[in-house]
Amino acid sequence: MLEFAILGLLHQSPMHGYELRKQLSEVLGGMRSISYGSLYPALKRLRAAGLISSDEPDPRALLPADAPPLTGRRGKVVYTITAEGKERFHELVSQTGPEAYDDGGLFGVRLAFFRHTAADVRLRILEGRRRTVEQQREGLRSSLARTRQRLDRYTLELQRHGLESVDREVRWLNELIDTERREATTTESTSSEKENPWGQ
Amino acid sequence: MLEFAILGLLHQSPMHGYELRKQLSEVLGGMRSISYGSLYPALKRLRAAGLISSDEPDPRALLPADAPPLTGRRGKVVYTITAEGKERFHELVSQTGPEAYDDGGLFGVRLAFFRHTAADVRLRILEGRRRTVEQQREGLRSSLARTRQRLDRYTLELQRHGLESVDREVRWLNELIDTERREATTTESTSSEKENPWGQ
DNA sequence: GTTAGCATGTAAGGAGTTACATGATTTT
DNA sequence: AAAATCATGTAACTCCTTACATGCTAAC
Repeated sequence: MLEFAILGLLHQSPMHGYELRKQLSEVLGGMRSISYGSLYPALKRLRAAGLISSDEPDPRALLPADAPPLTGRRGKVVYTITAEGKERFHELVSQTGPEAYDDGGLFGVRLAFFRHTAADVRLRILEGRRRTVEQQREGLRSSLARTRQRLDRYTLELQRHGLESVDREVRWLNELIDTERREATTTESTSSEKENPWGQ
Repeated sequence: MLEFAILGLLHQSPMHGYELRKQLSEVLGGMRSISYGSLYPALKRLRAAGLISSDEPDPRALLPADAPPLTGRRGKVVYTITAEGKERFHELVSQTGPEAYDDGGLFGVRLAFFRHTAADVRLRILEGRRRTVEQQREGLRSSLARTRQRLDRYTLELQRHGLESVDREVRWLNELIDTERREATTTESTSSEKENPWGQ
C-alpha cells in the first residue's frame, strides 16, 4: 500500500523522502502520517527492485582516507520513478480484484490515484467497494438485531454509530458510481480523455 | 488491544477460544473477525502471565506410552479469568491516558466495556477522544483548504467524505458526553450505581 | 551560536495476517 | 458415510511503529 502510494506520487514528480512523507499524509487521508521507519525501508526496497532510482550527491569523492569512519555526510536524496516503476504502477492501477476495495486502506489510496485508472476499471472498483461495504452493513445489522437485548447502552451506541457510518459510505459510493456512469454515457460519443477526468 | 478485549469478555463469563472469537467480532465492530492465528497465541500469553487459567480435559491420563506421537487428542479448552486478570482488567479500564482514545481501535473496545469504567473516567475518555478527533478534523480542514486547487475530483471527494466522517464522530461524541453529564447530575443526589448504568 | 525545522537512516518490536496441520462433533 | 461446522494450534510473514543515531541549514 505504501509502495503503491510512493509510486503514485513519484509518478507525478521526483521527490526526496521528507517531501514524500508530507504528500503521503495528504493522500492517506489528512492527518496520520507514515513514519520514516516505514518510508525509508520502503524506498530502499523499491530501489532494490528497480522501480525507482535515487539521485544521491555521494560526497565520498575527493576525500583522502579519513580516520572518522565517515558516518554522516549524507546528501539530500531525490527519488525518481523508473520506466519499470511506471509500468508496475499502471499494472497496479488496473487491478480490479478484491485487494483494491476490501478493507485495509488500499481503497482510499486507489481513489487518490483514480485519475490514472481507466473509466471501466474505476466503475468496477467502486462497485466492488460498494459490495464489500454493503456486506459489512448486513453483518452489522444482523449482529445488532441478534444482540440488541443483551447489550448495554454503550455497545449499542457503538454499533449504531458504526452502522450509520457504513450506511453513509454506501450512499457516498452510490453518488460516485452515478456520476461515473453519467460521465461514461455523455463522453462515449465524443471520444475524448480516457484518463484525467476533472481536476488539475 | 486483543488482550484487553479477551479479559473483558472472560470477565463476563468463562469461554473457550472458538466462542471467544465470535464474541470478539461483535465487540470489535460487527464484521471483521480476529483470526485464530492471533487469538490462540494471545490466550497463551495471557495464561503465561497468569491473567487467565485454562481448564483442559488433558486426555493424556490413563494411556500407556503410545507409539503414535499423540498429535491429536485435543480437548475443548475453557478459559477463565483469574483474580490477577480481573485486577489487570480494572487497571486497564481505569486508564485515562492517550492510549485510551487515540487512534488504533482501542477506543472502540474501551467503549464496549464502558460499564466497567467509573463515570468520571468515562467522561475523561470521551472528552479525550473528542479532542483527538477534533484535531484530526482541523488537520483535514486545513489540508483541504491548502490543496483544494491542485487536487482532482476523486481526492477531493475522499477528503470531503473523510471530513464529514470525523465531523459526524464529533457530533456523536458530543451527544454521548451530554448524556453522560446529565446522568452525572441527576444521579449525584441519589447515590446509586457507580457501575453498570443502563443495559443488561 | 543556538534553536527549529529539514533530512536520512537502522534496530527492535508490536500486532496482527495467511497458510498449514490436525482432529471432534453434528447434520444431512 | 460425507459434508459442514466446531475446535485448537504453529510457523512464517506483513506492514507498520517507536526509539535511536546522525547530520545539514536557515532564522533569530
